[in-house]
Amino acid sequence: MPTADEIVRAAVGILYEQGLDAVSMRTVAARLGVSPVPLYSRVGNKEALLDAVADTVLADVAPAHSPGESWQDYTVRWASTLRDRLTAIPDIRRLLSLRRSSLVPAATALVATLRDEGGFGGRAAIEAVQLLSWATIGYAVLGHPPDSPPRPGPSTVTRDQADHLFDRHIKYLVQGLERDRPRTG
Amino acid sequence: MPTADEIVRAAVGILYEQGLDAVSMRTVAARLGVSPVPLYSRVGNKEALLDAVADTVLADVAPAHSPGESWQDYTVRWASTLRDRLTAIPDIRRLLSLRRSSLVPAATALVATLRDEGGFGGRAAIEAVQLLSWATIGYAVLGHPPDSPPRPGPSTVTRDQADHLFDRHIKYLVQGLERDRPRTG
DNA sequence: AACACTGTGATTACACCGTAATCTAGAACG
DNA sequence: CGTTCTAGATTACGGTGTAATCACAGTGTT
Repeated sequence: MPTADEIVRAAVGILYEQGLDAVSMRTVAARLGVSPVPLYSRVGNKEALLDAVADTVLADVAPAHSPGESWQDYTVRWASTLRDRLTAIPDIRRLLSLRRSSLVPAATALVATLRDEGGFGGRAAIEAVQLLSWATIGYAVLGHPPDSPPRPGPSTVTRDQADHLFDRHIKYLVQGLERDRPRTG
Repeated sequence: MPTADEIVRAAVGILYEQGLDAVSMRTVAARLGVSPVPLYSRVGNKEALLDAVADTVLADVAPAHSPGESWQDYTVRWASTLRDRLTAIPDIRRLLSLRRSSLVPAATALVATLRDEGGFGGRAAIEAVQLLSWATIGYAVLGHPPDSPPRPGPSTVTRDQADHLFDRHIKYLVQGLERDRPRTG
């Protein structure tokens, strides 16, 4: 009875309400009032289900470009908004590290802006966005450690410190991109 | 009979030979010719075991500073060597994303070099290394996707492209650090 | 209308997991 | 020797993903 979409939505609901560990084929099926069997014919197996969950949850994480906003400003805002929204997803570390999920939808707006407003060539714009994506995801993943007892040592970083480091990181990348930018306009 | 060290070494062995999924309390115990019971009194539980495995596997991943090497050159070499060694560890994505593991040992050599040779203050050196660590781990984690069927879309990046992006990324960070460096020497 | 077929989902089952409880055998000590 | 304590093996419990079996509803055919 349930469609693939309903199954994925049920899984996303459990993810948000009870975390990734609570997402099992049985719990998802139970939420739909069904046995686990139909899930396998609709979504394949658990791996495919989590892929679809990651794709769903990563849709629309990136902000749109505002008119009049410079490409530099938009890039900084894109990165910090993306990071904020990623860290708001429960267990994003494990979800992203488990799955080879696509940030392509999030990236397209920035690629277009860099090409249209920043004077980047198509290839250069894509490379720039890959650079920025990896940096942003790195912070979302690493700057958002799992809820576990703190370990000894100076590796623990407060939220403020992480924010500061992230801003510097993105700033350095934007400066580097600006300097290397092959002007095509 | 087995010591905590032997247990961790057995787990690391299974990790390298058969991957992270093969590491269970039962398989580790079996490799030691023992029941799972003693593991709990030695290492606590599976979470603690994987923490110890991560710490073991992350020991000595960073290269040492060579005499006469500039801090810029060493930083670039540190980052790329670290990335190479991290990606050589099976299932490093899931291992790192699951555990809040410490890269402090890997970082200390670079901190010392930046402070002693680069003229960075103690605080600035630590910040710089955090910046570089997160970038490097981000690439190790994201640029080394799990062995799963390729997904559609332009998100797939070849190894050469990832190398190129990583080099640019680190170069931009080094340039930024150099420019912002508060000269104290 | 009656029957066979086809596909869907529930039930059951299997092999595994982490780990707690119980049992057992051996060492230490009076 | 008898007792006690302890460490590890066995067993057990509740969970997992998923394959196999089975029941049943819908559909096409005669």
